[in-house]
Amino acid sequence: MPALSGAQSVDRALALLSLVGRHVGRGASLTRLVEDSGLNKPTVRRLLLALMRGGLVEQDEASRLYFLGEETYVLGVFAAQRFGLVEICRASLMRLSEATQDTSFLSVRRDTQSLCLHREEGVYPIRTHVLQAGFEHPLGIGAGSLAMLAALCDAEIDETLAANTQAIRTRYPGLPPERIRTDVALARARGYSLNPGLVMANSWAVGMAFRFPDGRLAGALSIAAIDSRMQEARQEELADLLGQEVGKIEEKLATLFSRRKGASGHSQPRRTVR
Amino acid sequence: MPALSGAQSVDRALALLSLVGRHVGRGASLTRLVEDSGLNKPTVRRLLLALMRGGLVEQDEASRLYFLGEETYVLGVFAAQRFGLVEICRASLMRLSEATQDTSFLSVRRDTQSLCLHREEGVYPIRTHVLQAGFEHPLGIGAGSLAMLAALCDAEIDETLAANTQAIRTRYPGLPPERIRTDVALARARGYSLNPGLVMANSWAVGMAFRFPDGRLAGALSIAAIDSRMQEARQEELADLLGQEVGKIEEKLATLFSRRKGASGHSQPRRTVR
DNA sequence: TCATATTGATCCATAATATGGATCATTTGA
DNA sequence: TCAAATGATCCATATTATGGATCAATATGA
Repeated sequence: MPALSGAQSVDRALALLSLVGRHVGRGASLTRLVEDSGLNKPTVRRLLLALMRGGLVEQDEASRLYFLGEETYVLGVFAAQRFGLVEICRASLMRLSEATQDTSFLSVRRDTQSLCLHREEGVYPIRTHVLQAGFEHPLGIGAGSLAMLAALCDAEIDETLAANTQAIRTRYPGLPPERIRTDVALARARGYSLNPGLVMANSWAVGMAFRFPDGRLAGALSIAAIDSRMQEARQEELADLLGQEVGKIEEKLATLFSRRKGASGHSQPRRTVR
Repeated sequence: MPALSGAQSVDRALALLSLVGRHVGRGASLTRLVEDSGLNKPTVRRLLLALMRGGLVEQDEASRLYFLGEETYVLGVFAAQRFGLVEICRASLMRLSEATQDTSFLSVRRDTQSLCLHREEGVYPIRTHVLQAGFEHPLGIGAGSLAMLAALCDAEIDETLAANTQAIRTRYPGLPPERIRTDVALARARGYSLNPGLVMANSWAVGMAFRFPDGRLAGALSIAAIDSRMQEARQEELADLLGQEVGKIEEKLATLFSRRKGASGHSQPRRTVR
């Protein structure tokens, strides 16, 4: 699809790196990576060896599972000087989970997908584990994910849904793209997104997106709970809390970006399509 | 030395990634990367394009400089679950709370604020709950927070206090910026920071900052106790313990960040024949 | 202002490099 | 104990990455 650009093996290796990253905690087996990547065993192994030489991936001696390596952390610390979303949002998520007793999440957009970066547990004993750090869903599937989709312009929504149509129809047959469009409109009208147990029965959630000072979508916060704790009155209440935290985060981002004197380059939208 | 393993381009790409990582903030020019890597221009550019497709590197539209990308940050967030500051410092905090019976903390700087990442309880029954994981205070408010402020250069201290003046005067009227400046000077002279119950009466604490190998502030450890357990002799004692743990942590960080494979040491037999 | 140097970007024939079918090794579990 | 599953590796092949040469754009300076 994209012009073959003379770095096939690098593209493949980086794809593998992302795959390993998705299996945070659990670790990824060779077979699993072979399946998920669509490559064959020798190739996957060879590329993993390269990633291991670079320190980006490590293999557990005993289980033979692959994990992200130290170098990935080190590079991440450097990159955090430019993209510190989790740190910036951590306090907000903690306040949300503290105030609501339910679990809250930070998600970011990754192309056509929503990627959960952080999960902050609440103390309420019945918790949904539908979403965890590292999990990826098509944009529109899930509360935070839907909030981000609704925050895009109409053209981008079309593109995104078109790109995901196949995956959505097979993986989430109860949630066709048409339904997602309705939900987007609802979310825009309400000011927050709602997932009324569509991904997993009884697991409801509300979400709200936030933006960089230049208007680009930055991410979304969401709060999940069982349906009995998500009646309309409480939805409004949670949305209100989300709104407060979104405000704080956008303020932080504003000061962060204003301090940045041109050079560091983040002033450029990251190729916002076309 | 390492058998040629059929992934030359991946090795080279990862070496480039590390090189880009070394130029945090400043950004790396193509020419610079060509020089540092020993590769030639088309190859470097081609590999950088692959890294950019993967989101690990971004190029500033205007300056044409290369920076670490968002995906690097995202992967780093995941890797931090295994190698993050909390993990690195956990053992130190446990030793501190074990040795002192009091509660110890890890805080990090977030812009103009101090954010508590972890709280390790001691067994002593009278405990202060003024600080908990997720709590945020302006830099200078609290022991760990003050230690971090004191670890900044004078210009940054001015900026930080200026940014927080409003918040400090309203939220902590008993602790005006002038007082904080005095405390900073004291902390620098003593080598550790002291909060003599300024945030909450009878809740005293001592703190000490630690740095990444490149000199950047990484965070601070602190120990809190009721005033009766924080007389001058014990302050010194606790500061001594803090110093030991800070040393250990900085050592860990040094080995972590120095073990940068690939990069410059990538002196493979340059081209087999020719 | 124009000439020259510097840096960034790209082309494309060539040869070195990555590929993957086949095979071996090891672990799991029935 | 043996079969099945998973991990690891070999190596001939052709596909892919390479880099000398060239073009484009911007910086330097005469």
